[in-house]
Amino acid sequence: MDQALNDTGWRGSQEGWLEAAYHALLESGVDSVKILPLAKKLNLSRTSFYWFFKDREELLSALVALWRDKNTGNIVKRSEAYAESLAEAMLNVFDCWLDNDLFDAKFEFAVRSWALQSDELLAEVQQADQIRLEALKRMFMRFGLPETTSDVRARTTYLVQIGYISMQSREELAVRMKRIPEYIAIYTGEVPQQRELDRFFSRHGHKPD
Amino acid sequence: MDQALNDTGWRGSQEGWLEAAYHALLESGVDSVKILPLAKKLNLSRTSFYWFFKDREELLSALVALWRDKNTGNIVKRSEAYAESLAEAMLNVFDCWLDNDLFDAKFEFAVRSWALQSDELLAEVQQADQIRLEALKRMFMRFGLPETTSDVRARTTYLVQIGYISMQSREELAVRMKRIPEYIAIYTGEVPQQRELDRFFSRHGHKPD
DNA sequence: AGAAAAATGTACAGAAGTGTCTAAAATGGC
DNA sequence: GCCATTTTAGACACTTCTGTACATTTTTCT
Repeated sequence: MDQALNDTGWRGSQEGWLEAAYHALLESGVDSVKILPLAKKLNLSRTSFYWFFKDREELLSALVALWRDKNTGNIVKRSEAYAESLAEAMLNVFDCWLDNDLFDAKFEFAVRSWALQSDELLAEVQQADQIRLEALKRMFMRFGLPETTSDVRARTTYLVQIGYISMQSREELAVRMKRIPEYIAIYTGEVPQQRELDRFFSRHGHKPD
Repeated sequence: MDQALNDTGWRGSQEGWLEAAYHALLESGVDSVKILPLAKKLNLSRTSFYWFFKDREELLSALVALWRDKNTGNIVKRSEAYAESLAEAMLNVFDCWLDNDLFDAKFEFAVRSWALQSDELLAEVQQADQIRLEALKRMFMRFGLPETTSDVRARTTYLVQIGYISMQSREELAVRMKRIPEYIAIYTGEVPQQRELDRFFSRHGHKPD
């Protein structure tokens, strides 16, 4: 079996190991992120790993850093994006739920499961939750909703998504899109305009029938 | 260190090992459900385990069976309970979220995390999701809501709870109770009667201020 | 082309887990 | 109090993973 070379001309690399670790984490959880199996997948000797990382711990830390950089931040940004109505603002946030580049749902779930066995990571996850919830709450308040209402609606919005992730269901885009208007109605209490929906659908390459 | 004896007069038992496994699962995930560590906790020899279970696999199967028996069923029952209004019906379901005997949230999360590394278990979890979602949907339809609306509202109700579980937050009962009326309003679109809330609060030993 | 750097592989030592076999100990019935 | 049954523990063989030492190969720089 021939070996794909990367930019440097070397077979292995930090990124290579990290990427393999990422896939292992997503597919089978932290405890499957082990050097020996990764080496087998990469067709590399196990020990060459230690040239790129001090030890397994360092690899795991790199995974956490990757999660933090990718998933926290985009929700906040999208919740602050320009919108003429609450429904439109909500749709901006929904971008995250449908675009894997904005929010990596599988990664999110894997990290949360991992947090079950690491108090340190659990603290980080809970901090991320708080930051995201607060951003969503601010969004509702920007449109004049009272504090308690905003808080609970922010929770509903966020928790439905976290729950959806936990279900690990793989549904067609079309199926998910069909529910969008209803979700918007529930979360915001207002029915979205057709043009708002159309803008949203086209952003995600969806053609409603 | 002296050893607590059970009914039979023997130190170990199926239940003893299973209970230890249950706690290990809840605290640190499946991969920490290992015979050697459990034996240490139980102050028993590792090998005596094999008198009660064929192997580790059998212990894990017993855990799954425990989950199935406990968590699936109660949601369905509570969603079918008598209610004069949709808000009251919703509060019936909420019993599950607040009473650990009706729905073991930590257990649920641990099993879902476990499902990440077992396709067989994932299929079971998804089946449970479907049964629960359908029961909730029927509840909404019983009160005259149209199908799509019922479906999305059932999802919202259920997913918020699954999401809440995934957050692994440990909040005071009072904090959670304060959000209940808002949640009911969002999920059902109708504001709960004070007497309905009072009945609910008293069921859970909560005295609002 | 040759030296230095970067990356890999082989060999070793050890930790933590699994399951089996067998001898010993505790318990309950008679 | 003896005996069969139930339960426990010790010894063994095996597997998978971790990390270190050191020699070797491959690439880059000059």
